[in-house]
Amino acid sequence: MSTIGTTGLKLYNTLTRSKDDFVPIDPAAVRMYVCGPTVYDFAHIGNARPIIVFDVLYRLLRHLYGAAAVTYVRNVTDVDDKINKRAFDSGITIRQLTDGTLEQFHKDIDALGALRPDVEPRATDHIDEMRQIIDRLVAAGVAYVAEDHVLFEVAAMARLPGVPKYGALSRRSLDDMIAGSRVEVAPYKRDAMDFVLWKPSTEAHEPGWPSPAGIAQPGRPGWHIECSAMSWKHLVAAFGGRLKCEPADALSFDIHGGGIDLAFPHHENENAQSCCAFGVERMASVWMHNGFLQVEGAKMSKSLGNFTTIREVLDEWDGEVARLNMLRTHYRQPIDWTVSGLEESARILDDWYRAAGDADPTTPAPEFVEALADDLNTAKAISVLHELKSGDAGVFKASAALLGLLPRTATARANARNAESGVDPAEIEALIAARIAARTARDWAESDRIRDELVARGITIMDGKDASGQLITKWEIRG
RNA sequence: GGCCUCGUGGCGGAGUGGUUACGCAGCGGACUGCAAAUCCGUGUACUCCGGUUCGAAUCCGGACGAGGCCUCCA
Repeated sequence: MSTIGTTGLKLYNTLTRSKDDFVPIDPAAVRMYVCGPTVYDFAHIGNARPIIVFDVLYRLLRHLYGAAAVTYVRNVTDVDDKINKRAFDSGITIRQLTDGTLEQFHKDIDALGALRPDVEPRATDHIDEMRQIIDRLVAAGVAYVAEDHVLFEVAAMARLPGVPKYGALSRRSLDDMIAGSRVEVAPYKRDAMDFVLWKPSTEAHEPGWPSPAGIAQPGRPGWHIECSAMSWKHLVAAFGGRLKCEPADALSFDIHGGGIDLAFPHHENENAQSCCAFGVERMASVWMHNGFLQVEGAKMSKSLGNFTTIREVLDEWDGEVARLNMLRTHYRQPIDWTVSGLEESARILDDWYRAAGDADPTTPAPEFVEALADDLNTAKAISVLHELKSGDAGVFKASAALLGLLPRTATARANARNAESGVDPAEIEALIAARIAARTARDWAESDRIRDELVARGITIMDGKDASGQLITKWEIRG
């Protein structure tokens, strides 16, 4: 199935609205940027989706191109009005607030089995780069200063040669946007569609940095500029002169990902900023967007009381169960996040661990990689896994590993589970020995009594006979 | 109001212009002292209405329904 000259990887590109062969700008330096969390509070289960989805893509890219050839950048937004307000209200600095929230975020996504990105840049560490880009945009004539703000002038973009049309990514025409516009028109904007690159900090709770564009008043960045700055620094400038490609292509990178809600306005505006600042046709070649998640059939919202944090899910479920549950649906489809779904995922995982045992991973199955390479068809890949389950355990495990699943041995998992549950293995073994004695004595009442007790304690027992015909009973805790 | 995505069996969820998805649950069988675990087998489907076609669940149009964006929300 592989196409000559490529690895066979196809990805759906929001920019072209089609599933295209993935052709890296330089296969020796595959570069991906994903919009990460705004760290002001516990991350919710919807935030976990892009983390898991792009983690699978990261693993797949490393498999296809070699680990050393792939660079994954996922930013941390550590300055915005919610952060500013919450930090001020708590009497701490935004850095103190965001450090604490970021630590919690890392705990959450580590439990979900996500690899750390190669670079995890923070917005507040890149104010210089933001200023540079803003100054470039002013110089290019697509940004203007008004009342200590710097605004991107959307209409001016059309006058700049070699850059895309505004709206090309999200497929919106300026006319449509203006017609259905609910944008608040600030008096200092030349046009309602213009968006903020930089704004002045005047209130006590607003952190400030030296402003660009000759503005004396300290200020802070608008929402979109940080991604233009950080992707440029870590995926473009960091590779300056090292890429084997056309010079114009060296100013963009391969994959830009995030939630579907970010397509507009966030990614549209990032794209506009980066393209205009560097005079390029596109900021990234492939734009990928994951679908949304509902909880028990309803939109997740604080007013409905179904705002589920990752933390709450992890209190009840193994992170690996949550991960499998997420990957059972194709990333562009909506997911209905339900308890019954998690229960089914847990059953599947128990089954898989039993099949995988303590085998070491070897090489993933070609048909499995092929399924994943088809626009990250994890649902198909999981069905392949069901087939591989009864085959070679090493191949099964290596395949699952591309999804970030089955990272442990069955023994290690069972031990961890026993420790968590507070069950004393010696006590269970004693009960099982007593039951075998009762069975040998044909004392069925006693044997059944012990069995019922074990089941009541959440133990699954598996009766059998050893090679010499002796009764043996294995047991485990299922979850 | 404008733009976009989606609608598959009890449930989850792929795929394809004509042949079994797969998984979970259910049911039947094997195994068992009886169970459990495991293995084998098995039923039910493509929202509705038109159109294109030898043939559509798969392509086109419409209806209905669900969700998203246009509000710094993944």
